Amino acid sequence: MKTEIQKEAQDGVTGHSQLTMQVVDHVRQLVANGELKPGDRLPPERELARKLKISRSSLRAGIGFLSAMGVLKSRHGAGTFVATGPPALDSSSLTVLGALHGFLPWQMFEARLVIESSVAGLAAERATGEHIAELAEEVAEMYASMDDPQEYLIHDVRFHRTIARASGNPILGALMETITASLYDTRRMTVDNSVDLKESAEFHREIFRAIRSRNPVAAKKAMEEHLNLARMAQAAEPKATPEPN
Amino acid sequence: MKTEIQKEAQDGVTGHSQLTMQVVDHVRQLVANGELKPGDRLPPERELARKLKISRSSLRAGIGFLSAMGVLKSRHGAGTFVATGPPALDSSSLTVLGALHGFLPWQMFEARLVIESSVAGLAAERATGEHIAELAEEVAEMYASMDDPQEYLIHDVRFHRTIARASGNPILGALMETITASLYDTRRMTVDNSVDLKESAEFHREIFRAIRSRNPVAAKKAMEEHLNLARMAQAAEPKATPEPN
DNA sequence: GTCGGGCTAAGGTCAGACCATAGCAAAGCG
DNA sequence: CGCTTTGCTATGGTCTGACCTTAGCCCGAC
Repeated sequence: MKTEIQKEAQDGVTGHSQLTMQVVDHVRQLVANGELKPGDRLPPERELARKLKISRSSLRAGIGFLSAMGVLKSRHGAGTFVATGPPALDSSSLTVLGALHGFLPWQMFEARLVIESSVAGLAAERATGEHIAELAEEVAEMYASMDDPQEYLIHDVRFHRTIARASGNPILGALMETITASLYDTRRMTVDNSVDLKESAEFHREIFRAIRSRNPVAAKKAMEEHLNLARMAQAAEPKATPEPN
Repeated sequence: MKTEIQKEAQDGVTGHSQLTMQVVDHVRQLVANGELKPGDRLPPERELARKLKISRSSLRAGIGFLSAMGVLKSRHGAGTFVATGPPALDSSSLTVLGALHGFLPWQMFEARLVIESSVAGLAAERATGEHIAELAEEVAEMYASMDDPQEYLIHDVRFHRTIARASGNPILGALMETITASLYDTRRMTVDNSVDLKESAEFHREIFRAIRSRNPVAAKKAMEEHLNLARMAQAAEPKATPEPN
């Protein structure tokens, strides 16, 4: 006889059907065995369904699940592909959750700040020489492309992703990706103009120096200042909020 | 002409079909309008599909998406329900992502430590009197149920969730829930025995006192120590896999 | 050589049937 | 009367097969 208080805990059931999980498991195996790498295309649905001895609809349920968490991406007419880039949940995940539970922009920023500053601190402790070289390169590229916001943005993103990799914790990296993706989703990029790229580059350089000198506290603090500045710059940008409800 | 480097960024497409998103939007509206609250049951699939003028399969795709991120839970034969409790992604999300990208247990713990200690710090700054009273209650209950691990565990979870609420940042709370759920998924509960509940209660009391006295640094540090202890206790537990069914 | 049409493959949607489970209600038994 | 058992019904889960829509390619016409 089960205890009665477990309603808050769980019934032991994940909530997803067996077949869906069978698909998930199969894909997981394919990836684990190296038969499927990021960017690769899955077999066609009809074929894969036949191989797994399940109907196409059930297969699609599994594919939908994996798409929802950003592992797969389907392109109509072309095929279904394994997601590239760093691991992350689907960009709409947090957006939808936010819409349902009323997440506020400042909370998103705070979450990003918490995670990314910790990640910077870890990176300062664990970055390899290779990581540091990469960071140096990206900083240099930033300085070199201060007149091209689009190009600058690319190196900005790469800089942050490299730090995530250097932190040695892919989970925190995934969470970071998810949050930033959701932020991009809500407010379109922050580099359009209005931001002083030179100042931004200086901040990145400071973060880089802290990581290179293995100073976690300084790295964390520098990242916090950088993101706080970015937050304020964006908050001061009035032209992008059509609905101030 | 699009730049060529954007393959890493995104194609502007979320990757999910229109109809799926229509369902998501509809449910979002229902929740936003208060017509649907956590714990409520959705209309039957057949009926809802008719109302939305889409086929049942398409509706199910949307429901599957929302289930994947923990917003809905379907129970065979009973119905589909809005998830209760704090917002969180589906427990299997991180588990699957982890299986695909090779997340390690210590990385999970580290992520939890980073987030939850920050959350504790925020809670120390923002907790209301009500929150503090709730925390006091849970701590008391912990001391009162040190001979009943099951009961103890309930108050343990509630304690951490209350801190998350007190932090005023539901996003960090959601991430925390997701990670802890994933940890529970991998290794079954840590309170079975082997853990000194009295010692554990002392740690919780220390965290509580730091929050009550509005000391973010102490709260953060206390939480870090608590989780580090829990991690070591679990790592030293060799008898894992009790039921190899 | 270039442009356009059409063919093929692949994902997206639809319709209807049937299966499996949960929950209740009525019937049957003590 | 109260408990058990049986069976109905509502609801999610799965299957089948058809058709639509899009992407990409090939090939013929100009």
